[in-house]
Amino acid sequence: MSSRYNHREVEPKWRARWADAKIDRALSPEEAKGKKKAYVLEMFPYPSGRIHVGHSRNYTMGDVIARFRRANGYNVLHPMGWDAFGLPAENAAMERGIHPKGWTYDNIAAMREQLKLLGLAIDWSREIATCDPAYYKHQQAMFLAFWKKGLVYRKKQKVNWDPVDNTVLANEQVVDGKGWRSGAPVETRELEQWMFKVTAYADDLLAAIEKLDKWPDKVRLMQSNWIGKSQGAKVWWEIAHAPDFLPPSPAGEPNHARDPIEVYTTRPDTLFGASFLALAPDHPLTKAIAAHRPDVAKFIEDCARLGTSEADIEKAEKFGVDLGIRVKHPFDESWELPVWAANFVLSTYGTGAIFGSPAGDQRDLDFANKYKLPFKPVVLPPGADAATYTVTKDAFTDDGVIYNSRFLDGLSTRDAIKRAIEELVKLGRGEATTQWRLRDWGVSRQRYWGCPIPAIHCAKCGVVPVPEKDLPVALPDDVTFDKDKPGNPLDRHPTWRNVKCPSCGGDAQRETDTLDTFVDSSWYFARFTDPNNEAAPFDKALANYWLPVDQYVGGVEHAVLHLLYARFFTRAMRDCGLLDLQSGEPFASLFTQGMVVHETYKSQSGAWLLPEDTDIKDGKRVELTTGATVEVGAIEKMSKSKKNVVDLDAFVNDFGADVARWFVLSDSPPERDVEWTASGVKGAWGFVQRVWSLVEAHGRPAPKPGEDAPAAANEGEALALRQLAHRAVQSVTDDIENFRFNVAVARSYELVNAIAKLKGDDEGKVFARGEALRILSQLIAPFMPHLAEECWEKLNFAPFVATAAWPVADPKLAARTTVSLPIQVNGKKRGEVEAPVGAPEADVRELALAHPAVKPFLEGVTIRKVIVVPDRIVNIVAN
RNA sequence: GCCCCAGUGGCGGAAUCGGUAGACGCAGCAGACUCAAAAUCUGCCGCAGGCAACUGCGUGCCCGUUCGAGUCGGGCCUGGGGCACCA
Repeated sequence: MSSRYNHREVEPKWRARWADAKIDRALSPEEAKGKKKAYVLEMFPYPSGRIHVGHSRNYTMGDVIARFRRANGYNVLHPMGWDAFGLPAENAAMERGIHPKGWTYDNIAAMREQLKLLGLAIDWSREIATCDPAYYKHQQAMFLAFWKKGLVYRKKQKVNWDPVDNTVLANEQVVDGKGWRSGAPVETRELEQWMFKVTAYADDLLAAIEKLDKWPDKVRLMQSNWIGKSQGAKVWWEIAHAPDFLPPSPAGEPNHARDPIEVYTTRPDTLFGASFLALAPDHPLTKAIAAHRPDVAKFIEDCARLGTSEADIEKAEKFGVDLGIRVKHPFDESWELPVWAANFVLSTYGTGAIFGSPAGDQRDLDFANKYKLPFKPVVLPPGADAATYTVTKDAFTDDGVIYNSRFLDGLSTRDAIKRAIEELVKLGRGEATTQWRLRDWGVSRQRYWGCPIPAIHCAKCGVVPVPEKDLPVALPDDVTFDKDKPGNPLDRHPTWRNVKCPSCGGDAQRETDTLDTFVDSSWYFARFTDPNNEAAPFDKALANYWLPVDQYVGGVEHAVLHLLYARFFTRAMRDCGLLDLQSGEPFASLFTQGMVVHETYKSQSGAWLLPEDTDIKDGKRVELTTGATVEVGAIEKMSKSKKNVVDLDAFVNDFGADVARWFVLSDSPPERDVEWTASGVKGAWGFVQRVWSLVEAHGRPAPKPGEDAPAAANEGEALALRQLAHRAVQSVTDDIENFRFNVAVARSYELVNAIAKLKGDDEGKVFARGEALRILSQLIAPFMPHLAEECWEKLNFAPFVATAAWPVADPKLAARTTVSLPIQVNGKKRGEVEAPVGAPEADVRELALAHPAVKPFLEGVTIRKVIVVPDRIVNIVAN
């Protein structure tokens, strides 16, 4: 009689044995001699509180790869750490009076225990937390090194300012143009901020994308669009008239209000369609005029209320104001155009000024229509008639033939761009130029819970770096988060700020800004290579050995920023001599996994409900305690805020870690979202039981890999099972290698079905069954490591399936000898023949034409062509 | 608004190079075992028509390329991710 598989006993037992044997420890390069290295890394978590099953997918995927590599003989580095600085800790501090440090470390402790429940093959001796001074000390040193290297500078930047809370707001804290806590309309302010010169590497960051051939194409495309190299022209528009209050232009003074306005355009071919110039609200000229014109000042204020988010600015209704300036058209002195300020012109891109060519740009057209500015089309779409073609509401932005444009008439868009630039250069009114969308990285945050920026402000010496011997600049613990005293607690700390200037020894103040948390996550993968190094961020030789990360796994939401910053940082670290990685690319292969989603539930009072607090009664979802009907909402990403989470502890207790792991990898392709459902859990649970009962029922040691099979195992049903098992080895190996975990799961089901189907206990069948069970245990080991160990032991192997060599398929057993060929007539399947693999074309053709199911469709028609694709298909073309 | 991605039975999905659409799982239906139920096992299971053999239709929508399209191209629709201070 078979006993039930008891995960509550089995899982902790194997975790303890793995830990005792230290099988997850990454070997040093010396210990690993002869082995290839594999660095497998999942994006490390923010310690938000508790782990739910949604988080587990990311780590499980990485774990499958890590275990698979280990079985294939690699020296594996698979570490875990905590992205531990950030806003939620401060929010918790403000809302619940808990110190961010205590909150964070409590969360880390809880989440570490939860993660361990999953049985991940992680080298816990390398755990790091970014909020640990032992970590950020090196980050501060790197900041100083970058500074020395000219990669750090200070610049004024716009921020969202809450005038009631007196604090800077993150974009996410701006809701409908208002501060999320105060509800006050947001203002924009300019603050002096620390910047990283990402643009210094713009060319290389773009060019190197081509070599990242193990990254998803979509991510590579998003990266290159983000960097956004564009070829275009600068055009200088001379002032024809300006208000008298603008002072006359003194010779040689740069950026003077009466200087020609510099505009960047990618479409100089449409210059003859220009109908106005538009400046950004914070263009120097707009500001200069606002000083004298209340309506312009009001316009700037209205724009400020939109916040700093590009999405919000571009989605807002277009509005502008005529600045009362007239400029001369670069190709015709007598042609004057008005200059406006407009909310949709971004000061952060190009020169912060554009020329509006309404027929060829939708935003310009909307703006021209709103303010009744005249315009005419200059690009004729292919096939359109110049005499009748007009543009009213829809701009034509594609290529066409230029007309209404004097010397450009008749040229294609591409030729006209060249010709127009030539002319601009000849007239001294412009030049060809390359423009980047990529901006430098503003890293200053006016917050407490982040890495302090190691700089000191001295009245005499200016901004001075903290000497390296004084690092770390540690965060003070004694801070308060009173609601009535908002802003950065470091700013109002009584003593922490006050220091002596390292340069002159006089009284000076510490920088109170901290670093963007993206900085913390831009080098953690390098720290993992040598996490306990006190003298340096990491030993150069160790970083050289382990980097780049061979497999990085994380969410697509990081496809642009985090990955770009990490790529920048790695180049900067290389150029500061910290490591030798020539490519500067931290992640050789990237996989972006989908989210775990779940239905959302709301009580009748509108409060979110946990799934575990609801139940289904008579086909309706009701509240467990009251029986009241529950409103079932959208299927969304598991998140604490919507409570559609399934807690990991409870789940592991009920079903086991293996079921959770198996479930998140089954059914849905890894890159797509997976919906957490009770029925899916049931399927995974049933599979665990089924595998175990087969192993128990077998009740014998299994043959060892490579052991000679008795003759009886190579005929009939036994042979069929052996063939299927060896094909499963090929398929699953290939599926894991290519991140098709859901397909690997399906193949495992097939193998289990086949094992269960083989009845009888003769010598051949026992061998085939034992072999298949051994293979099954090994194939599922990366997915369900605890169950696999238990099976492995029962089949009389030791010590661990986790450290056993990955199975190898016997090519003779895995190979197919015949193949079924569909026969089509005019592309429709009409029959099927079984043919030997590699059968000559002529034979196949004959078989197909003679096929009884096909013949009727060939009567009364002429056969035009017979297409035979070897081992795949036959198509008869007839009419 | 801009950039990127996805869409296949009742449901999750498979089809890896343009070559049998629906592997595998879930749900459902029928049967076996059982006093009964659960569990387990066996079989069926895209839609429409047909007693059946079989026929027609079918991969979000429209158009195209091809002997052949879920897969390639063009145009839409719907959902999701990102847009620089959420991580």
